[in-house]
Formats: sequence, structure tokens, C-alpha cells
Amino acid sequence: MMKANDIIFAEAIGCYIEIGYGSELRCVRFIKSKERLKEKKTRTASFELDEYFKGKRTDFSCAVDLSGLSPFAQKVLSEARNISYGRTVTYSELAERIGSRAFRAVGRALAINPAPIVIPCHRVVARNGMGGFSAGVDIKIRLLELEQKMHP
DNA sequence: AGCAGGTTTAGCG
DNA sequence: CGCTAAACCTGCT
Repeated sequence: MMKANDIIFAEAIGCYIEIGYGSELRCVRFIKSKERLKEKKTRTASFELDEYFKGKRTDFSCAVDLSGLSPFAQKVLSEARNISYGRTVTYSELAERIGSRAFRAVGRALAINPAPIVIPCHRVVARNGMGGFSAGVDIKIRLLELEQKMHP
């Protein structure tokens, strides 16, 4: 299928989400726009994300296109997908799950995550608290709060 | 080779 | 208890 972009508004975190499609889901990114954008949903992933932000969905059916990433990064990201809704894991724990002690490299792999949320990199936190987030820690916090609220 | 990264842990003040 | 400093791996220049 050819490439296309959808846009949805995530009320829970107060910003727009752009979803890029290739042959599979290719990327997800956050848009902090003041202007009102027009929503566009042409694929299932868009609807699923929309439901997610309303707290009605806890998992995604779509595959993510990880080609182009290093084998290590692919391992990290696919393992990250196994983290269940409302749960958090530390960087070092995620590293152990893929049979490595490279917690720091894990952070690096998560930082280049092409599709946040679908690949729940926001559920990976530092041992002493929050850790970072490529799109801004504020968004990470909002996401975790959303999941906390639906999964007490 | 060398450096920096979404860390971690130990060690000192 | 809060802060600095060294260490663990991987990916880019």
C-alpha cells in the first residue's frame, strides 16, 4: 500500500497525533499545535489509537515496521511491546529480558522508537522514578496517568 | 577510536 | 539523604 498519513486528536494528553503508514504502520508522532487540525482516520491503527486515548483499548493489533533499525533495537522494541497496560518496567529489567545487561543501550533504542504508544516505550521508567521520553517527559507522564486511571 | 545516550549503583560529604 | 563519578553496551562520526 502506498504511504499515507492520518491525524487524530488525543484529548487525554492535549495534542494531536500523526500516524504514518507504509506497507505497515511506520511511525507515530506528537504534534503540539495551537491550531485546530482536521482529523483523518483511514486505517485501523488510527481507530485503535483513538480508542486508546479514550481509555477503551489496552492493546494494538497492528504490526510496526521496524526495518532499518539495528537488530538490537528491534529486539528491545519488540520486547517492549510485551509490557502490559498499566505496568511499568525499568530499563535494566527490559535489558535483562532480552538477555543483556545493556540498560543504557536500551534507553538509546527506545529513544529512536518509530511508533510510541503502539510500542509502549512510555512504560519503561528509570529505577528511581521517571526516566526520559523522546517526545517530552510531560507526555510520558500524561500517558502513564491515563493508564493508571483505567487500570487501578 | 572516541563520544554520548530516555541509566545505574556505589561512595562520599 | 543528596550529589558526583565511574561503569555497562550500542550506534554514529
